[in-house]
Amino acid sequence: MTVYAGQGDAHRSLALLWGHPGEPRTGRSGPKPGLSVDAIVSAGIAVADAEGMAALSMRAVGERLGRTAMALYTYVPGKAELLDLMHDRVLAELPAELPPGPAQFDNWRAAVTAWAEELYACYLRHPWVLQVSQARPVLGPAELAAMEHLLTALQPAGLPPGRLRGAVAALWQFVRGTAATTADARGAAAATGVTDEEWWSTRSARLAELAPDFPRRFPLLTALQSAAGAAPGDEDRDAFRTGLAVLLDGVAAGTGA
Amino acid sequence: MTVYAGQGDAHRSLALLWGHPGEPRTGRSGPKPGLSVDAIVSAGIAVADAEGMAALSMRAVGERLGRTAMALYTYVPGKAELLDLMHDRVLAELPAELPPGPAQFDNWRAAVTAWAEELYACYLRHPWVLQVSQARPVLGPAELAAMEHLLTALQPAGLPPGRLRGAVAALWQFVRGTAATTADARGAAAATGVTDEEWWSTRSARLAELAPDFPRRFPLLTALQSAAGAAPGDEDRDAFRTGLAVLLDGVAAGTGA
DNA sequence: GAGGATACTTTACGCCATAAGGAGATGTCG
DNA sequence: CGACATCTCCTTATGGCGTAAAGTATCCTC
Repeated sequence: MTVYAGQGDAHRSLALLWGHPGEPRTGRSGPKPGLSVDAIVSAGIAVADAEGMAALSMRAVGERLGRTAMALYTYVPGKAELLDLMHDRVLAELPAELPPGPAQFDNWRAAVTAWAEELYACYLRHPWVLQVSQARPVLGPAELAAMEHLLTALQPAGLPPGRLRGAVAALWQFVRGTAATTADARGAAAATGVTDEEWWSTRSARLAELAPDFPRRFPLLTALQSAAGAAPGDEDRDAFRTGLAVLLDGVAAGTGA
Repeated sequence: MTVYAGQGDAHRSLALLWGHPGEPRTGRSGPKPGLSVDAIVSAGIAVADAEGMAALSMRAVGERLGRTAMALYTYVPGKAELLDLMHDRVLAELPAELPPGPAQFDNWRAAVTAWAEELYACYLRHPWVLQVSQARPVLGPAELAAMEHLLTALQPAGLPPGRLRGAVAALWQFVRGTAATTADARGAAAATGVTDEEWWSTRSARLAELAPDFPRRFPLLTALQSAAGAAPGDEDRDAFRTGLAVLLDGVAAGTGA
């Protein structure tokens, strides 16, 4: 299943995302709300975590709360906005502060690595987030906080603004992309009751069968693949670490250090 | 709108993606096929290019070909597989060869930059591709060819396998991610009849309104934003170029050069 | 010419998001 | 207290979706 995230009105999402939580509620008549935006977002995340993105419907979320689908529309303008809120809530799991200790100065590499690992782990805890089209930055408080966090970590590197901007984009996209790859393999493996590695090897076996001239057409790819086969273990994590190292070397190259 | 790409059976996609085009078709009875997988894929791309991912339905594709939705199922197992085929077809637009000339050796930076620019441009020509969940590598011939192309470009850099793998992932994800950001801004701008820059500024104005303490909460983000405001022009393209430069510096750091 | 395979259609099912309107609860104001 | 406005939540309905099932017309092989 592929999810095309809605072009839902960004303005309404923004207001909800940044909505001051304790709206005064003075002089309001009518029955007391039995739900809340927070509760709905939590229910949505629970559904998506448990059943996957394909199973996330307004009905399912409402049902989990003992309501009908339509009841949700009292709190949330539509599904697209709910997705935005879920996304930002997930990112709110990231630690607010850098790891303590005096290590930050001069040790920005460690700080950025910690940030990246946290984000990577967060994505893997909620793989459905990776299926929400990234073609629509949500700009929720948690997302911005994560960016600020990254900027703080990068601060000691002393990059000029242009490079800093590029580095942030590259780092974020890299984490998201590698997490997506890992999540996919895990998901496919889980769905078919097969280990990660078996799944990859099945896949390449099938490829070899369908394209017998594979090694001739893609010699470098073939070489890279077999080189990787030599080093077993948690391949995804390795790709993540070495890719990150490349990125950080690039950042370092800009510091003049 | 966000699209959650289907978990459609990858095996069937693979067979279609690599299917030898001119299946012999000897000794087959029944009426001659009036369509072909290729025609259907083309129609799907035409629909998605013109009307966007949200408008891509089996009915719409069939209609464009003068058929019903169900007619497509003779050629393609389902919508998820059609999406896979469309994805790979789009990547087939990428140039097959590196730019000619003897510049490749020693000038891998230029070659990789050219590769990245091509991929970036391709994504922007078909922004709906970015809405197809990347959480499912298609492994079609065009995608693999693009990877092989990148590996060829990187070859002169002489990276060890681990680093090479990381660099490829980082580069690919970076291009995709930045293209997504650009496409989003363009799409939102086009949908509301507003220029790119107006849209961004509207967005940040609204943010400032909703979160008056923004500069205090996100000082570095604020600083970065205003630093960027100083340099007008094609901001997205700048972010792309400088981010790519950071990445390439990282690659260079691994060459020992 | 008969029979079987194939391309394509019609119809139908069960989903989906959500618009519209109604029921009952709760508050304010006379 | 009673009238009324307001708010939550429900039922119902609309128009989409992907696609299963079954029917029809076409063409090839025998």
